[in-house]
Amino acid sequence: MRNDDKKRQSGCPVAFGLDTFGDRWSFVIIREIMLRGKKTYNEFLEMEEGIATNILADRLKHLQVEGIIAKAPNPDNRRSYIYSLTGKGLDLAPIVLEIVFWSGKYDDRPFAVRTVFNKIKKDRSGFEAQIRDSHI
Amino acid sequence: MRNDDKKRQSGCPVAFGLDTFGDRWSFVIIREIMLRGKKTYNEFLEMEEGIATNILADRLKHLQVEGIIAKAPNPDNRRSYIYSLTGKGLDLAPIVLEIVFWSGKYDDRPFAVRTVFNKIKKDRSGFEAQIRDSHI
DNA sequence: GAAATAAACTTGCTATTAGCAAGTGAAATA
DNA sequence: TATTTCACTTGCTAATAGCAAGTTTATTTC
Repeated sequence: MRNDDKKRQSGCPVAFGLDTFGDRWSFVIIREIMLRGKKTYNEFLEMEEGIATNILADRLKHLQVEGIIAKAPNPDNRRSYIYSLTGKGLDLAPIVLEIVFWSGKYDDRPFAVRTVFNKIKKDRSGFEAQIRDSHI
Repeated sequence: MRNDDKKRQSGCPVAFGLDTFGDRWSFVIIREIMLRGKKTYNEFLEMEEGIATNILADRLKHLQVEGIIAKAPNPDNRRSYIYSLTGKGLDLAPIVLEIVFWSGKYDDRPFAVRTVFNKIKKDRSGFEAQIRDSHI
């Protein structure tokens, strides 16, 4: 388990944010939903970084408790569930975009996927709108 | 040690960002410098969250290696050092601001320090400029 | 100028968290 | 009916974090 459950009560907004979504795996899951359209447990397991099954289960639960994602039955398969971003989760888009931007500036490795960066660079607010539309 | 040193080579800009500054303590140190003007080892130790001495030393080293902060001798005290944000570190300001903003929207606990949020709300670019000016 | 204090760490040990492999139960497919 | 699939859980090991104490060099204090 993450060190969450009781927030640090520091009154600092940065700390509040980090307590909610600031561990690596939580944020990577948010990215998968937001930028790659992933939505089921198995789809998350397939991601490049290779998350362990127990950690994935733990983080999905955590993100639900925090109100960042919602879990709904998959209408196409009764043993599957669809995870999606809530409004609170979608509001993390500007943070994700700023991270993409910063990395676009400082990562000089040959990008396998520079697509996202270029898309945002061209039309940032259009991209944000697109994220929002595709998830409600 | 953090799981850094060899970046995951995923080509994903979000992953690149998280590999660089995405662990809790690194980000908290960046916040302390950026928003609270902290600059020495002992000042970092005093922060609310209570970081362990070895972890602090490790993260300061990590952030230097990543080029986010710089270490310089303290002209007032020969056994002390001044840590400050580099240009690369200062460019994280938009990310910090978006986190502050998101938290300002969703944290309904009584803020001890809502100052930063209100300041940004009034004049975001002014605040960014202020951060930049006070650290170069 | 010797002794105590302070700044910035390091070291050693324990506690917590992450990661892997295997297992479970219910639903779907062959 | 037997096998596979999906979303997990469980048990164990490996890695990381956290605490307390120690070290080094510089600075005060007596």
